[in-house]
Amino acid sequence: MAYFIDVILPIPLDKEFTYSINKNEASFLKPGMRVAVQFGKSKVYAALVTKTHQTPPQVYEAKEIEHILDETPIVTTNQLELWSWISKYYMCSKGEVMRAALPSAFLLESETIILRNDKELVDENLLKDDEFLLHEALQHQSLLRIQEVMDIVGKKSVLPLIKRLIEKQVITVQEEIYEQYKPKLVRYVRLQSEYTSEVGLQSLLDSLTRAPKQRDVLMHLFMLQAKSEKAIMVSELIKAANSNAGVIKTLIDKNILEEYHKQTDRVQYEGSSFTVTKELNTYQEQALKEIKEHLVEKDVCLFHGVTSSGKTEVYVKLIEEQVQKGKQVLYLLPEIALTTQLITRLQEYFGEKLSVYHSKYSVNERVEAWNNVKDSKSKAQIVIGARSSIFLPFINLGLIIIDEEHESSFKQYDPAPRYHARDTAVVLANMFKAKVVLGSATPALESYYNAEQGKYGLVELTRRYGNVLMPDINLVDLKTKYKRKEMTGHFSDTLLLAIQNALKEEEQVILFQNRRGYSPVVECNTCGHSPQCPNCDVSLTYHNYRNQLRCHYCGYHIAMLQKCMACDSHELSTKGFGTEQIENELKELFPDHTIGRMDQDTTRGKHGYEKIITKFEEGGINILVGTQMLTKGLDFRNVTLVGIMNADNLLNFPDFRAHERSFQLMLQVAGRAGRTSKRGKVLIQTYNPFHQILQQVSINDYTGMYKDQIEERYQYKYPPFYRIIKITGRHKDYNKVNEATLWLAKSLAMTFKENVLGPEFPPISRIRNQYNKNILIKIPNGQSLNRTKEVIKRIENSFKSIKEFSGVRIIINVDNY
DNA sequence: AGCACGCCGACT
DNA sequence: GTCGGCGTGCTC
Repeated sequence: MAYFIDVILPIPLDKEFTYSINKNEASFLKPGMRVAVQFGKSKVYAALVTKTHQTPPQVYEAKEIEHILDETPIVTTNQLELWSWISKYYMCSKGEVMRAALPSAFLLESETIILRNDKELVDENLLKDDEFLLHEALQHQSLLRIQEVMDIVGKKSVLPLIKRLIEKQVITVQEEIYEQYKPKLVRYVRLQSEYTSEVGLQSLLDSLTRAPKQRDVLMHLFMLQAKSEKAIMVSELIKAANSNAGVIKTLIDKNILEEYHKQTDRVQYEGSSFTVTKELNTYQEQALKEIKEHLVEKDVCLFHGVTSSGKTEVYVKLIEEQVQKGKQVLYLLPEIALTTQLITRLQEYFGEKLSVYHSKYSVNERVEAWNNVKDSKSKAQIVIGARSSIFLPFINLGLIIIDEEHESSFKQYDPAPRYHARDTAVVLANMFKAKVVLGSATPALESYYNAEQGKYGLVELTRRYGNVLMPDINLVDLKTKYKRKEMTGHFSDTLLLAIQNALKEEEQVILFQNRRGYSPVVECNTCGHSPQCPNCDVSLTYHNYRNQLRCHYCGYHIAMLQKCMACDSHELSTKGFGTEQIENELKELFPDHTIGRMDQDTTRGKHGYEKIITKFEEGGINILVGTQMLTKGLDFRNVTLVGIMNADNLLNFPDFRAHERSFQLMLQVAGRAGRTSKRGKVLIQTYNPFHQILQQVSINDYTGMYKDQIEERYQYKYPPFYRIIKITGRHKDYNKVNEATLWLAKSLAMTFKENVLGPEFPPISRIRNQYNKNILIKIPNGQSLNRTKEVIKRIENSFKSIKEFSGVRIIINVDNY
């Protein structure tokens, strides 16, 4: 009887593959285990078993697996089910989901290594130059990697060369697979058993009278043992005895000590656990009660609480309840909101029961968190993490909290799977019959709509914690300010005065400008030419600090021009402004104060972000200028003034969510002001002070904004009334993209009629020398989603079989954000 | 996605 | 002439 397994491979192919296994392997392998398999000519991948069976494939011979990688499944059946859902709903392959879901250490890939063939004598005269070069290199080194071969011969394509050398029997190759995860081992020592008796011990000590250092170490070993029953680490012993590794080694070599290793976790919480949780105020108490009531009937509850209302404390109570029931809890946050500030705060409550899972953690740390969740370890009972933590192998999930649920970064944009973590989390929770709490000061329209329709519960918290007042938000009309010449650089006199006052009171100021760099456009005063990125359809942004022109899309950069590229004129001027320019102006305006800047350019490096926040927190910065980064989950006590330098470029963004987003962004930034007793002040500079959204921001009118926007969404057939699937065609040839997307749109329109929009070029049509063109499909309520996706798949397949469109990449984005 | 195979320009 | 560019097709 033959045995087979179906596996998922971490590649964007929309099918599973079948490999053959023997009987023993068949009885051992279970879904969720990894096997190493050869795929194609040479590559070896870690594949994930989805099922074992006995049906041989019809049209091909199944290859055998290389070997089994796991003792027990590393992926649960629940996860496999979730992967299936994601791949169906977001129209991507399971392999792509696998890639996103597994910590990269689980995704081993093989690497070709080159060895010399010792069995054959080589006639060096028969070798060509580069062949000889490689042959010689192998005389000194036992093995070479492809990269090293490239370096040695100095060219990119080395595979033909390697092939020739294999034929001439000069070298052999091997596929090296490496397990990336390395458990962290700690070295321990104990006394060999023969010396543990009192008699043995005495004679041992006697024998060591001439080795006082070794004796000393042993004495300390006894002392440590006497103090606690715990195993003794080598490092601990060295420190206690004030000795060195050499002495220990001698003792081990003499068979007096026995060394052994234990696996430990890299991330260990070392603090006191469980401080008493804060008492909730009556409003929080009420909110907590309401959330619990809603969750009896409903699976999801939207928690709409204004900034600084103390939502976290309510979450803490909800989490506590689950922890007591022995259930796991997932706390999802947008990446940028995952600050040490918040983690420390939660650690104070939950101590060692809390694990953190996000991209800043190393591959090894992530594997440990993964395993701890899978083994239901108490140290991972609560996981706080960014979007990808929905992929963790939960066993008995009880609650998912999604904080800042309106954040669009919960939707993965670039590599597939283009999933929304909030929506996927609801599906995940459902598999466990767990509950979901969505929290935000400015909920997404979709969520609020769901709450209004009764699909979700809705709880509102309108008071700030400690009865702090909502900040006083005022609009500053730039048009009149310019007319009356009341501007200094990009600052109105109103804003300047407010800054001066705040500084006088030794309070801190946050200024928000949603654009980095010095100025987004450089223009020649003579001919009007402005330097463009050679790879993308954007003008280059001037960065004063490095004196460079940079493209924010592909990273292209050149030194700032001395003269115009077109007409050699020396008169160049800049248009528009970014955080860097604001920072510079501030330095001139307030030379006696410290100005900080927080954007992608200043927060590079592992702790860049942390450093700036800490410095600001400690008062080392008086005025902080920054982009979006400033808005998320930061809690600064001493900030009383927030300035938004220019609200218009937010509002004018060509996207149906632009207004909603501007509202959310501005209110979130505004929320940074006045978190203590003194009422905070917010100034918004704009050319359109009568813009509806700005009016609503100024009086914190979420419901008003919601009503207007939802009406517009209804009118123009956008979510939540219609679902949207965006299809992008991408290719380096402009005409090819045009024709291909036109063909697609026409084919789609045959089924979906007027609900197909486009094709249309996005505002920036060329990025990294690739042209993009979009088609939007609107799906009315009541039109079957599955059927719609089937039609799209079908059309995509026929598209792929058309020769002239070959090479045009099709990117499908479901629920595009 | 990789990677091999196969077909065409520009250099030792 | 070969080297190396990339279009095309396949992977259990």
